[in-house]
Amino acid sequence: MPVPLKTKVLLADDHVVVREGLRMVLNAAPDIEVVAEAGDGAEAVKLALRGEPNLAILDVSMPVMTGLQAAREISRRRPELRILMLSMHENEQYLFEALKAGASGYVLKSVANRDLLEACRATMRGEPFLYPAALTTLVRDYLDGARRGETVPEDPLTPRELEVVKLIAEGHTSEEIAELLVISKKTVDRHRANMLEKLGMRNRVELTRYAIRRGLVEP
Amino acid sequence: MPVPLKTKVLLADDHVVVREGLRMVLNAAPDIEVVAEAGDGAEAVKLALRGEPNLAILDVSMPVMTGLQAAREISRRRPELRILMLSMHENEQYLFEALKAGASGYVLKSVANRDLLEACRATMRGEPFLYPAALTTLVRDYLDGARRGETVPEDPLTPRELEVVKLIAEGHTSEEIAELLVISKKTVDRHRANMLEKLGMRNRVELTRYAIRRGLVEP
DNA sequence: GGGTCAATGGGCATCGCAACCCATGGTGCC
DNA sequence: GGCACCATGGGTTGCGATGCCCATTGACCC
Repeated sequence: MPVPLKTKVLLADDHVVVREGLRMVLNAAPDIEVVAEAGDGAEAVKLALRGEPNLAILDVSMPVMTGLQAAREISRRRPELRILMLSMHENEQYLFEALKAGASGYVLKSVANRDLLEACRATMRGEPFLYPAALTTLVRDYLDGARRGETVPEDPLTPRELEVVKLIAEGHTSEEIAELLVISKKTVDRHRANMLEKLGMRNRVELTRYAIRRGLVEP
Repeated sequence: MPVPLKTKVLLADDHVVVREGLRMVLNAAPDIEVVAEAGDGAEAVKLALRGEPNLAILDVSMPVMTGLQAAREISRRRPELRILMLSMHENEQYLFEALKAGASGYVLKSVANRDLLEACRATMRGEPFLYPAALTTLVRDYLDGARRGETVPEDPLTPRELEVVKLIAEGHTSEEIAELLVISKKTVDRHRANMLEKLGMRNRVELTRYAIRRGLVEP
């Protein structure tokens, strides 16, 4: 009788010890085998296109090419290859980027030993796998979105909002921004409030980090 | 003839897979043995004081209490216990903080498999161990300092202030920070005001960018 | 023509931040 | 002993930020 084929895994993370730990966890399972390892996104793409693996486990942040970029590239050029994203942080922004980039699952490193095998199996069955908090977020956003009859937009911020968040991140007060943009302080407040709502953030500090991540301002 | 005693290692990192990888690397060496593991800084301190380990390997960033805080606490209360700091990033600031906190060595996770054993042995011999770029930095700063006949005044912030600014940059309010650090909200306000004064800044947003530039938080 | 949305702006209430005042205990240095 | 610095914390006051209500205009789409 035919032995069920092992899932062949491509493991990509820039930290060797993390790869060691993950490989140990994965190879301990009888139905999973790590067949390739990459230290950056570009290498991961190259190995993925070579054809052997059927599951890519990518760390979100890697040098040369991030896990997100690599995922986009891989799912465009070899869509049958399943992708599982691995992240250090519970970050909503990354989560959506990852799903948009073609990932089927999203696992936090802090609980990787517990969830990883289950995530691999779910992914290979064609099911998505998310960590619990991500699922909660997704359901909430789905409900919000369904009520408005639309999906989560590509870039959540409008051009005007980008101008405002840039000035916020430079440390200006609402009143200063109003003067700079020649609009009312209330409108600046309105834009800020809309951005906080859209991004699920609490205050200017989080917006500041967002602006820096987006490259709108220098840290 | 007496067999040389094994170095008993306490391993502290909040990510289980990282610990798995490190433990594998360490236990593969005949002269080293992992005898305790911790998932946060507070736990690490508790286990360190229990007395069994003679080398603590601490991740710089951990929840509840960072590796730096833990190192300070450990070297204050059990100075004979050697400390090796482990970091994700080549960050000068962490390096100096770590050395000031009593660490004998500083190893990057990205090359941990290569350097870690050597770092453990050097540390147990009482020698410092730094990754090459850190050594370069250190030498350069020493030369700069020697030429001016003084040390680098580089960091105007105290350890406590660094903790506070880190939490500010993570988006926490004064009240939340007060709870996290178990001090009064007024003291948090006081620290923030002192930092704004010292750095010539106006508000939390500028402090946030400062914290990111210094590598205290991720953007 | 009706729907949606971006951009504009007003009022009001509350919260959190920032700028001042004040004081105490500990540590380290000379 | 005195001085400087750090960490602690209390009170007040004003201003900025945030949240929640409201409305109008113009562009674009079906």
